[in-house]
Amino acid sequence: MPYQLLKKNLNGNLNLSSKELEKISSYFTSKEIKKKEFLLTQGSICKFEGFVVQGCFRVFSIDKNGNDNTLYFAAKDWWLMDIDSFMNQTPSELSIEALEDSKVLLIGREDKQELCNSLPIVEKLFKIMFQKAIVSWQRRLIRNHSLTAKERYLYFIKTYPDISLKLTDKQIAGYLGIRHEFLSKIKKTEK
Amino acid sequence: MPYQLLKKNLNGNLNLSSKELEKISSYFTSKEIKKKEFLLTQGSICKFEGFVVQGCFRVFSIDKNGNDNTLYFAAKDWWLMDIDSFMNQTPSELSIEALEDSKVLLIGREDKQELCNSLPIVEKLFKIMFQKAIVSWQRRLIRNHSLTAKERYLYFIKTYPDISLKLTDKQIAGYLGIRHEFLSKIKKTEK
DNA sequence: TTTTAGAGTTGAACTTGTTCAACTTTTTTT
DNA sequence: AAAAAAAGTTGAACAAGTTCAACTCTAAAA
Repeated sequence: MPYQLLKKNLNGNLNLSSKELEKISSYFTSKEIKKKEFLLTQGSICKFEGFVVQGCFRVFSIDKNGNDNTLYFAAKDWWLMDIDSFMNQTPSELSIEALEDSKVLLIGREDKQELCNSLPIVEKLFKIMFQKAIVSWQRRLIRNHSLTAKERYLYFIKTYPDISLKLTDKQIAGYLGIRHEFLSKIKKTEK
Repeated sequence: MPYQLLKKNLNGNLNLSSKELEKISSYFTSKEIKKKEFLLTQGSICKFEGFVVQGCFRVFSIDKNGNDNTLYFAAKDWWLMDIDSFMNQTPSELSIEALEDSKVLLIGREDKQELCNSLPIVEKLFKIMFQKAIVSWQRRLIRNHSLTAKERYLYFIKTYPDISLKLTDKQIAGYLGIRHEFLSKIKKTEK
């Protein structure tokens, strides 16, 4: 069942034969993470790429001033990793925390390389996934520049209604780039 | 010489044989663009991926309120495209404008596909380029959330001193996500 | 079940950034 | 070289978002 979700996700990016899907999935191992546990800690090296099967995660980084910046949340059917750290095996600038008991499928670096070598279409598959990711990062930047905090909040809960329900307002504020006190004030004026 | 720059850029992402570099470059065609001309107009379909050999471009989008959001500037040695429009052949949300007389190397969609098919390592090459792009978009988002406008401005001119010189303050303000009047006030207090 | 820690709310004072309008300076066009 | 069009500056009034502190309301731990 978890592998079924992965296959569906992969197939949504690039049409693959069931044999290819089978082979790709076989490289992933399942892992369960309890609420509040970390899948990755800032400063350590990211050894996996992960796909969320169940639960919810928060990907964030803490800067020198102690500010907690949430890059994104990842619930079921989302991918999860510190690309930079995984790619270059450098200390991660990001942390990944489970917000509830969760389940992920992980692929390690060597395994991914081996998979890419033996099945070249995987390279293309990830290329497409990364392309889509860039588009959404660009759009988020534009929204951050052109919308007010309130508009960004309304966009967020409308676009990710399921994820919003799992989050505290503090977490949402961290994602929007505002203080949680201000989010509280925003919500008062809502509708 | 322009192709030399392209080869060097490609090789910086992934080690390639000179034969591979030769083949890849051969798919690109050179194009000159005069200052103020557009390489891509919002609403039209992006038919190329471009590499800047000379000059400088601004990649931006105008939202419904008429706000001009600059996504990035691309000078010599930068890549240039609307990924979403190029990938899906949908109307572009972005415009690309030459800020000075410029020269680019372009590869069309079909050509790129053909190239990828005949030389699979190209898929990997672009995958790596896209990965790097994601990392820099993520970092920019974090900076936008954790730095003040002044800090972002100082970071920008320090990180891209060459590009900054080519830009007006209005253009820089558009990139930083602030009004140009405010940038003017920031600069007064600078040092 | 009680305690405790964390999440959410509110107000007042404050800082950052915007708006608009008038003006000066620089660049481009004729 | 003059005229026109942009780019940059400044000030005053304003709006958006922050800070801090006090408080209330959960939710989780003991």
